Amino acid sequence: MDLRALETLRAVRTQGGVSAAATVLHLTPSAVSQQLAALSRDAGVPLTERIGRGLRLTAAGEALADAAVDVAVAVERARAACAVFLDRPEGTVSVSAFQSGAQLLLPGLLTRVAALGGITLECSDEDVAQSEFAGLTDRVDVVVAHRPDGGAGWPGEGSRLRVVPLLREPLDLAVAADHQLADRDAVRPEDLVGEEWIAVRQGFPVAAVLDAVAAASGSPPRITQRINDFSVVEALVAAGHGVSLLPRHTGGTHPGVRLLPVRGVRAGRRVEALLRADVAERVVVRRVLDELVAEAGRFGSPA
Amino acid sequence: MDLRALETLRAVRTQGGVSAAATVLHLTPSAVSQQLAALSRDAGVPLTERIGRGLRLTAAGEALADAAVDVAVAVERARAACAVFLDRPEGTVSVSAFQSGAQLLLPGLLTRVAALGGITLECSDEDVAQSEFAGLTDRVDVVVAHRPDGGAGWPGEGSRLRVVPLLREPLDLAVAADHQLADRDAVRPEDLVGEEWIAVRQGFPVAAVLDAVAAASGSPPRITQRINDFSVVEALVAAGHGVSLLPRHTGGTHPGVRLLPVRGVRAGRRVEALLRADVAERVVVRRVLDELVAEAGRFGSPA
DNA sequence: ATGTCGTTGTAGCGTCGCTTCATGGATCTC
DNA sequence: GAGATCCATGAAGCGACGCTACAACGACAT
Repeated sequence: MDLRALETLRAVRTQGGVSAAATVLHLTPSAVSQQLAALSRDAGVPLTERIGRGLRLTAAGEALADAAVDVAVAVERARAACAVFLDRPEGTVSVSAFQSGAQLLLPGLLTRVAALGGITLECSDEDVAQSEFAGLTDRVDVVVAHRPDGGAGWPGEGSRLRVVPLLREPLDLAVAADHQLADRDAVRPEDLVGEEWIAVRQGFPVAAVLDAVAAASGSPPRITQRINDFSVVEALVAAGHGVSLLPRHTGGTHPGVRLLPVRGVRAGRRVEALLRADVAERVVVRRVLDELVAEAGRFGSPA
Repeated sequence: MDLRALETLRAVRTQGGVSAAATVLHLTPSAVSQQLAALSRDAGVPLTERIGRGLRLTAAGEALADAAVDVAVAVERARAACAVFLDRPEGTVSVSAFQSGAQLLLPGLLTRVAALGGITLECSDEDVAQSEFAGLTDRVDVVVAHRPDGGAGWPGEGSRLRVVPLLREPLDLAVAADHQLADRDAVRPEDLVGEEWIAVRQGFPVAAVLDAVAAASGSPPRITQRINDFSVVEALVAAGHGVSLLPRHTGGTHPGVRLLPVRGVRAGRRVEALLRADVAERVVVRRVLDELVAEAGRFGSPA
């Protein structure tokens, strides 16, 4: 029973196919297919079954993939057991983050890790849909992800995925500096009736605030723009094209924008680090993760 | 990090050297040495150090070998996870037992396992010193071993070795059918003053009884013969060459020998099954082990 | 019906690991 | 103390395994 074949099986599960798994493993689909065949021969039971023009794991395949996680964890524990005797943790760790998270955390993280010495960091920004964050962990060691406050967790959380809370960012109202509300200390939903809204495309808990506004006004608020990049949102807000909701620590650098806390509605997002269970056992990864948590601590508690 | 290399490291530890490990792994010493070198290169720390003309594991090597046990266990769990979907457990299991244990348990075990179907048993009798039983688990799946009642446990018990109690055999006094004590229901130490003793060579708790006899008589008992094989002991006892102590269920088949319980002294041996932690995870092995425990249950409780 | 996508076979090639043989120490024996 | 022996390790050669490249097949979409 080959370790790489088990790793491959897990990739096929998380990526949902042979070709996709081959991509993240830097292999050809043929190699993946052959590994699966060999593993199935070794196990004595079929691990995959064709479904349409793709395939999916059988019950045995799922069970083996689950067990493969434990194997990978044990192997990385073994590595870590040796690394203890290494005078200094060395190696490279790859970190990815969504755009605003990268902006907020990566600069400080890089200086912190550089201060440790011996660890090289490979950073990248990955802007993907909510459901694809988990899949990134096949390509990247530490994935900085975000999800709506109170939203559902991640698939495989606990068993094959480790989730480390980094910080909770409240969503503040962003208005132009010359907006009528700009000098207030805070706002309430009823203050926002009639405003034009700039919303993000995907899964942000803007809805909670907008619902409160709707409840206060009796009519649904107007959403005029749908922009994902916060810098663009800030530019639009500053130019007076509407108001928006921005994570407190992420935006606010634009001189023409004011951020105001919204009272009476709990809205925010959670920023978390996602790691595959086996990767989380590597000592270098743990060191980087510690620094990441410390850096995030500068901006508030993870709870 | 190769699975076979980890397995090799464990074998080097338990066998105490490269050559010995190579023997049980069916490899040449050179291959073992190369695997160790590759593993050490991979780990980044030396795993072995030369000591005299042999070698021993470094602290890092010990740590890695410990972790390797967990890896092997996880791998076998993965195998077992697939085997659940196999309609019937199949495969071959190797079982070894010391002479009298084999005589007592193997016939029944073979018929029981044959009744299950699909499992082939490779039995062998291994008569080794007390300290070498654990080492046998590198060559044999299930090792039926024995140790003095109240004696020390096995090295690595719990972590890298699984110990399954099979039965506790009291030691009875064996006398010739025409001996003066032959018609008694039981004997006490003071009855045995002046007898000539036939003892076994290695580590049996005969001492407890002999000490009691010495306390009753005031002088050490005479030990005239040292014989390991119980059949030979019985033959000698039957021929009137002395008395001896025999496990209750093992001997007694010789028509010229009577077995008498010894009151006032707790003496006996424990018969246990020894398995490597990873081997114990295999489903076929578990099945065989269940049958072995059941068979042993015919001769008394393991406690 | 044709094109495309995704998986699975086949041939060829590189690489890795094992065996054989040879070398270097360290211990034991005489 | 010198030779013999045992043990571990290195170098060369060979075999096997796994990967890539290419082709074939089935399924879905247009």
